[in-house]
Amino acid sequence: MIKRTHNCGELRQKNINNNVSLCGWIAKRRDLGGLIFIDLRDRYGKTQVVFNEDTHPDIFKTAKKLGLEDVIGITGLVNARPKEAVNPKMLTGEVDISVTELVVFNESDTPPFDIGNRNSAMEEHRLTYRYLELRTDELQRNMILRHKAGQATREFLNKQDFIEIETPILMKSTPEGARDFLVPSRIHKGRFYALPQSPQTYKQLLMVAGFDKYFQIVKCFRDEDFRADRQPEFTQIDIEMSFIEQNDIIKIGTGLTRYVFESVLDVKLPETFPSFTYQEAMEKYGSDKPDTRFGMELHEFAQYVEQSDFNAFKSVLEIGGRVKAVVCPNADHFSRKVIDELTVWIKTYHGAKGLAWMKSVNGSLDGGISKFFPDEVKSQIINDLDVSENDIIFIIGDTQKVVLNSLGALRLELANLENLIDTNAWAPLWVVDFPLVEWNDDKNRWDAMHHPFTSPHLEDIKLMETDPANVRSLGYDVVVNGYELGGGSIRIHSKDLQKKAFDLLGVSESEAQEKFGFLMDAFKYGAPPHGGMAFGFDRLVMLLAGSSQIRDVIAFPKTTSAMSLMDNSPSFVDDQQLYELGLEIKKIDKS
RNA sequence: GGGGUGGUAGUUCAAUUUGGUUAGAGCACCGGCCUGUCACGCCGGACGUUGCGAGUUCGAGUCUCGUCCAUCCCGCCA
Repeated sequence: MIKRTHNCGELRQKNINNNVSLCGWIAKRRDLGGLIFIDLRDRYGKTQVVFNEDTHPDIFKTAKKLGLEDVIGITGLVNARPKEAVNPKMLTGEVDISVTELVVFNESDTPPFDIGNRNSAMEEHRLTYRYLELRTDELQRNMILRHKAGQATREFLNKQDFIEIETPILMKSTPEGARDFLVPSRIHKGRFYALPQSPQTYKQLLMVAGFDKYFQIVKCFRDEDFRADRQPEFTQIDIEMSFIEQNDIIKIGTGLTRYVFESVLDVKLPETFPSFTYQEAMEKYGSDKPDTRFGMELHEFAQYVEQSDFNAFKSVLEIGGRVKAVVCPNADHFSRKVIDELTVWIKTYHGAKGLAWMKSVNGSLDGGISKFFPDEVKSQIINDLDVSENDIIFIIGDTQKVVLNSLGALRLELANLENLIDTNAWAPLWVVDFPLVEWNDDKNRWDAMHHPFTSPHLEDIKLMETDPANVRSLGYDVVVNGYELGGGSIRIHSKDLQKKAFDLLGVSESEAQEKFGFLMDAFKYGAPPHGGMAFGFDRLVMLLAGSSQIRDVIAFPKTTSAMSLMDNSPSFVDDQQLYELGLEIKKIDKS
C-alpha cells in the first residue's frame, strides 16, 4: 500500500526535490517509447508522472501495461520540468514526478466513455455508468458546489438560531396536491404510508411544539411527470418560524439566498430583492416567475385595437378578453418563415389562436396587421411602446389567461432566440399576493393555489364567500433568473379561519378531520402565529452551477420516466415480498 | 396523456433524390516503432443482430406501422 503524501492538485515549484506519494486514476497516457507520461487524477486535480526505462526498468515494464482509469499509487521525486515542457494549462504544470515505486491498486476495463469529456457519450449511456460520469470535472465541481451550498445554508440558519429537526419519511398519504409515492405496510396489510411531498404538516406541528425557528435540508417526493428541472425525488431547504409576519420570512429568505450566493460564488446580491405582486408579474411579464434579466415587458394593446379596423381583436375585447403586445428589438431578420414557426409554436404549446405582428419600418408600422391601424394610431403605438426602427411588435388577443401565458412564453422564447439575456446577470425577486385559490374547471371547484393552510390577506377574508378569485393570500415566491427558487406562506393558525378555508375548497368537516385531524387538533392547544418557506435546493445549486438541468447537480438522478438506468429501478420484486405485504400484481393486458 | 428530436462498431458521428457493391471515419482497444509528451507522433490490426418487432420491395440503416429507451416541451407538478 502506498499512502499519499499529497493530492494530485497541489504540487508546485516549492515541492521540487520532495519525495512524494500520490494515488489516483490514470486520466491520460502518452507513451514515447522509453518514456511514459501519465496524467494522474483525483478529485483535487491532475499531476503528470513520468516513467523512465533507463532508471527503473522493472517499474517501466509494469507501467507499459497501464491503461485509462487504472487506479495506481506512485512514489517519486518531484522534478522541475524542462523550460520548454512546462504546461501553463495545468496548475501543477511546472513540475512532474519521476516514479521510483508503483502499486497498481486496480486495473480498469476499457471505460465505456471518455471520462475527460462529458460530451463523449449520450446521456442515456452516461446515466447507466453514472459513477464514471461523476468522475468528470464538471460533475465533481457540481457536487462540491452542492456541498458548499448545503454548508452555507446550515451556517446561515444556525447563526440565526434555527434548529434542524428531522421529520418522518414514512407519513400519511393525502391525495391533495401532487400524486404520492406509496409504501405498503407489512404489519398493517392493505394500508400505505406515503413519502412526503414536503414536511408541511410536520413543520407546522413543530411550531405548535414551540420550536419557533426550524429548518431542515430534506428529501421530498412527488409522483408527477418530470422535466429538465424536476425530479421525482428532490431536496428542499425547509424553513418555518413562529411569531412572524410575511416580511420576516422574506427577510430570512433574502438573507439566506444572499449568504449562499456570496459563500459559494462570491456574488453579492442586492440587500433587498425587488418585489412584484402576482398581478404585476403577470401583467408585465406574463409569468409568476419572471426572468427580469432582460426587458421586453408586455404592453396593454386594447386602446389601439379600439381605434383600428381589426375585428378579430375587437370582438375579443367585446367578450371580455384581453389584447397585449410584446416588442422584439432588432428583428429585421425575422422572415415570414420565422414568424410562421413562432405562430405554430405558440398555438401548439400555449393555446393562442394566432400571433399577430407589425414591423417598424421607416418610422411607421408595416406588414402583418398594420393595415388595420390608422397612421396616427401607428405613431401613437411607436411612441407609447417605445418602438425603434426594425423592431417587431407581436400581439395576441384572447382570454386573459391565454394572452398573459402565451405572451409570457413568447417573451422568453424571443429573448433566447435573440440572445437578449445577460447570462452573467442575477435577477432575484419576490412575487407576493398570490391568489388564495384558483378555479379548477375539470373538478368544478376552487383549488388552493399554494396549499390549504395558506392564510388569506386579513383584509380579504370577507371576500372568501363572495369573490374567492380576488382573495389574495399571504403566499410568496422567491424567483431567480426566471426559476422559482422557493416559496411559502403565512399559515392559518386559527381553527375558525381554517374551517372557512376548507369550506371554500369544498373540504367537508369529516374529510378535514380524516386527512388533517391531527393538525386541526394540534391547533386547539395553542398554535402560535407562524409561517415559512421552502427552497428547491437542487434548483438553487443548478443556478449556482450555471446549468439548466437538475440532473447535473444530483449525484444519482432518475430519467424523465423516473427510472434509474444505473441500478434499473424500479424493478420487479419476489412473490414472497408481495405476499408479506398482502399485495398482488394485477396482470396488465396490453392487447 | 399529447407533440418535437434522437437511437448505426466500446463510444461519438457519417452513409446522395423514399432504397442498390463488402455500412465508413475520429477517439478508445490490440500489436509494432519512438526519451520531454501534454489532442504526442508514425505503421499495422481487430471491432457491426443499424434499439426491438412486423410490413412493403427483387433488394431496407434508408420507406410504412407498431413498440421500447433517452431527451426537450405542453398538460401535470397544493
